[in-house]
Amino acid sequence: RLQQHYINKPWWNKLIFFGREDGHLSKAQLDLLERKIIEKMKRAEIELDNNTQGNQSYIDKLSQFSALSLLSKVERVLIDIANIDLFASDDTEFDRFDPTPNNDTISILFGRQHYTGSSYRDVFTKLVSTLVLSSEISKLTDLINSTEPNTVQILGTLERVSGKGTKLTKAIDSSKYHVYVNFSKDALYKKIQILAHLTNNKVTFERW
DNA sequence: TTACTACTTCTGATCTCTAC
DNA sequence: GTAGAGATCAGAAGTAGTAA
Repeated sequence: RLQQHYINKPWWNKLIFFGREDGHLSKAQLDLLERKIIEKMKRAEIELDNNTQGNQSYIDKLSQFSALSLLSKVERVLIDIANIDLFASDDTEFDRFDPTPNNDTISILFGRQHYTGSSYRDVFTKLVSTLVLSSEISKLTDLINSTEPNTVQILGTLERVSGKGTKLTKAIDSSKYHVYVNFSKDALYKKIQILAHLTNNKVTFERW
């Protein structure tokens, strides 16, 4: 499939793939998963290059449960670990993945994307990382310093360490940037509002 | 394998400094 | 005096090493 897409679909540059470690994923299960993902994408009003509905292969109930369980795990890992919500506009689906939210977690809704973390700084870091790695970074030029970040220009290309050796910044994976994170809860709240303003996004502090 | 200790890192709060 | 920026600190949490 990748070879076909490499030749026929020149527009893509990233992919997400998953499978089972033991390799036990039947044709019927693959067809079911493809069909479910297509359905979810369409419900989320995401434009698809693929015009098919997916194959209607017969699948027994046990295999169906196994496949859907795998899909649920994949989506959860994407959201919790990689911070990627494939069906961001489908709030119902998002809620189903996390029916018992942990009161210890912090979460915000930024635009159509949920960000959760174990701390205020964690959520802030995830949000900034996502923006930096997206086209939204072009809207954040006022926040970028060519050297070390500071409390105003929170993004920079160098790590910042205090005189006593305290790290005041965090490196953003897969980018050249470091983000200043040594803020109080209130300061983080305000910085997120600034990010929302600059990127024309609405932000809701769900568990803050 | 478990328990313990020491060390490092992370987090949230607070203090100091500066500009207005 | 006040607000915001910059810096520091204490406690919590996590990790690594070691002995039993």
